[in-house]
Amino acid sequence: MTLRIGELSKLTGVHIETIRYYERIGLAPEPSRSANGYRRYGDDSVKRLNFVRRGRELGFTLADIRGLLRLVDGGDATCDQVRTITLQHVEDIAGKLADLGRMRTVLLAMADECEGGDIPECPILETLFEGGNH
Amino acid sequence: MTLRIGELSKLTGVHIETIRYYERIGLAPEPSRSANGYRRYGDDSVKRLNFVRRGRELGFTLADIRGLLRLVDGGDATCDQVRTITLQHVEDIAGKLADLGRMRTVLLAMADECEGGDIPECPILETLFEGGNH
DNA sequence: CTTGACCCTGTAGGTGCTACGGGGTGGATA
DNA sequence: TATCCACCCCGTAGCACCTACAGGGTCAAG
Repeated sequence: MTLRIGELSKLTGVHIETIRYYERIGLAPEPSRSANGYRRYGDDSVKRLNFVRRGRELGFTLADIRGLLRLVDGGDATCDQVRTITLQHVEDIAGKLADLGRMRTVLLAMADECEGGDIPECPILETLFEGGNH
Repeated sequence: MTLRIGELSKLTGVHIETIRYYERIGLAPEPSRSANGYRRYGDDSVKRLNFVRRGRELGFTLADIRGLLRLVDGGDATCDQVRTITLQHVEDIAGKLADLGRMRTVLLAMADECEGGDIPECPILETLFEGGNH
């Protein structure tokens, strides 16, 4: 079973340009070509690309994913290594969650002080101008 | 009171390169220059740059901040407009919080299935390869 | 024979900086 | 006076992760 890039794209939900981009940066291997120069992909490409897509959906960086794929390809992937990468990523996410939560709190507090009328003196702007130091 | 770029940087916590970058993209007005070509800033610059920095810390995009500054500069900023921008931004943040929360849940569930031993068959990798469709 | 869907390549743009290279300025020190 | 240093200038390229062209080829159907 061989696929052209558009079919691979539809099967995986990854845009054609993104597939070519992954190839360019060496994240996906260069596929074989048919006589007219079109890329030809097999089942393994679907699997690999789905792996990349799911990794991205879970917020892994392309570098993370590259590392995971190397582990898989090297055949020496141990649960421990994969788990470590995953848990590190969970920590990064926890940090972002905390940051965003703080932002939301501050923003809501600012919006709360603001009755939203037609007046030009806005407490939100004042907070931004005068508010907390770095 | 006039400041050089390094002093402005220290007062606001914004890197010198970033200040020049803001100037280049038209977010900060072009300052006057002293005889040797150095940029000279006044109090208003400190205020404005602090505004930008606080906006960034709260996750506003530079485009948002540009919009807010235009409202301020035009003198026709109403509370309502500012509040709308702010609440829109809160919604964006809520979306990101939800996304990250989902990621974390999935990642922790995966890590949980993995005992982390030395074995090569890793449930995390299997989930990434076989897991949910798009 | 033309239309249309698909494919190719290469490059530029977007976001928000950061880093680097190569050079000038101005005051203190040896 | 030489030289050192902190500071300033400018312009460009790089980072992550794509997306969007521009300008062209291929192939089957109508």
